[in-house]
Amino acid sequence: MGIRAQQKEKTRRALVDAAFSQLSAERSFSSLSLREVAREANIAPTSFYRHFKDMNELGLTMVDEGGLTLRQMMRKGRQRAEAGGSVIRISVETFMEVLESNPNVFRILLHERSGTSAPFRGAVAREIEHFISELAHYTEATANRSPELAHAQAEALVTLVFNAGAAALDMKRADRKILADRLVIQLHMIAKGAEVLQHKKEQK
Amino acid sequence: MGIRAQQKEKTRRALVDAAFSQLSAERSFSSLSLREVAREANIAPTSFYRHFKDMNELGLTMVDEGGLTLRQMMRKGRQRAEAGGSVIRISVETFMEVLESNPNVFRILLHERSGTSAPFRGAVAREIEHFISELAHYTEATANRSPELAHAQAEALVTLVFNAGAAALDMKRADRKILADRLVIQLHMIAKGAEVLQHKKEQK
DNA sequence: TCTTTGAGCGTACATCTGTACGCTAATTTA
DNA sequence: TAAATTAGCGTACAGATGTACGCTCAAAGA
Repeated sequence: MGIRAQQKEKTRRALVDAAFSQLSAERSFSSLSLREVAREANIAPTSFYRHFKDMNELGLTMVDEGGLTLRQMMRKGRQRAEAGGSVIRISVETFMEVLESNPNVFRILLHERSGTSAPFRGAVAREIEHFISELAHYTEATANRSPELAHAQAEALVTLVFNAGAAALDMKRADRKILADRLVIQLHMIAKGAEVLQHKKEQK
Repeated sequence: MGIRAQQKEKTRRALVDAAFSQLSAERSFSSLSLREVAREANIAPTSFYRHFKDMNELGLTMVDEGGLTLRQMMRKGRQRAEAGGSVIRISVETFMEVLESNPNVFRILLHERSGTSAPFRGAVAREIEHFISELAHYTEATANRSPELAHAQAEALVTLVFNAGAAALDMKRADRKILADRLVIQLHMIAKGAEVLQHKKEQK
């Protein structure tokens, strides 16, 4: 890669990082202005356009990175689960760790999931859908669920996990622990309940 | 009430209604400007201040109205449930009906629940917390759950219902039906699972 | 009846926004 | 080496925003 392309990539990175760094509980992506991001990245407002068509394009890039983080998380969780122990508890622990080390990556996912931009909502929904269907396949295989039940179960699990994640984002560690424990109980409820429903179905 | 106070109330109402009417899938409360709302209500921008200190105060008023809608919904659901039938199915049906006839009231609740304003988040959280604890007491009494389990169960139920509500807001009726059916299955999972966990607890 | 109050208006201003345009200077290509 | 490309900059502008200030005139109160 030439010097020129290298420098360009570096600036692009600076823009993305600047945008991520400005996210917080009080600041959503859609409230950021192009000029603010450019300022934080130390470039002129007009130079922004050398890298992104507009703020939306930047945002979608960030959502993509969020999806990547999700997939990496899933891999990490699987690795740990293979070593044995409660799959549910290990998954929640992994999730909370990843959440803690990438708060702003989650912020944009959690916020734009119910945001006002259809492209954003679509992009986030796709990422979460991947997540759900991968989990559904796993459950289908290991717990012998019917496809529909496995999907409903996976969706419920993911919904609870993500919601808890949103709540956890701005909690102190002690409160987060309480929340995680309750989440584990709720996930167990779903797992047990799905099992019961599956048995009922098979009896018919 | 004097003529004067009456007219004032009318204008205040016009402001609240104007704000509600501008909400949509593409437009959140925080993206509304004071001037836009005033324009829609047919008053001068500066007259806005005769009614609200700022947009935040207007927003909190709207959240309060949302809470009221929630409580009315709960009453409606209880009435219907007394007539017999599956409590879960009836509750979901009631929820979906109320959602359909007050989409924008739900929009502000669903959006600001994960929004960027702490006061808003707090206000919404309180409304939902009421909802959860009332449901928890009901479950504690009728299904004989321990308080903690009842609360965890109620929280999970409400989380799933609200999430489904957010998704349903912008769906056609047919898709909404599919979603509602799956939601009912998921709620059953939780109910069954909670039952199992309760039995386990009692055996110890 | 006369005085006080206050809802609503119009004007005005500073601030911020996105972005069009043309330039510079360094890298890349021929 | 000469020509072409392009990342980044500075200037400039139109439009929108929140809100300060002072006015009007109808209703409320004395």
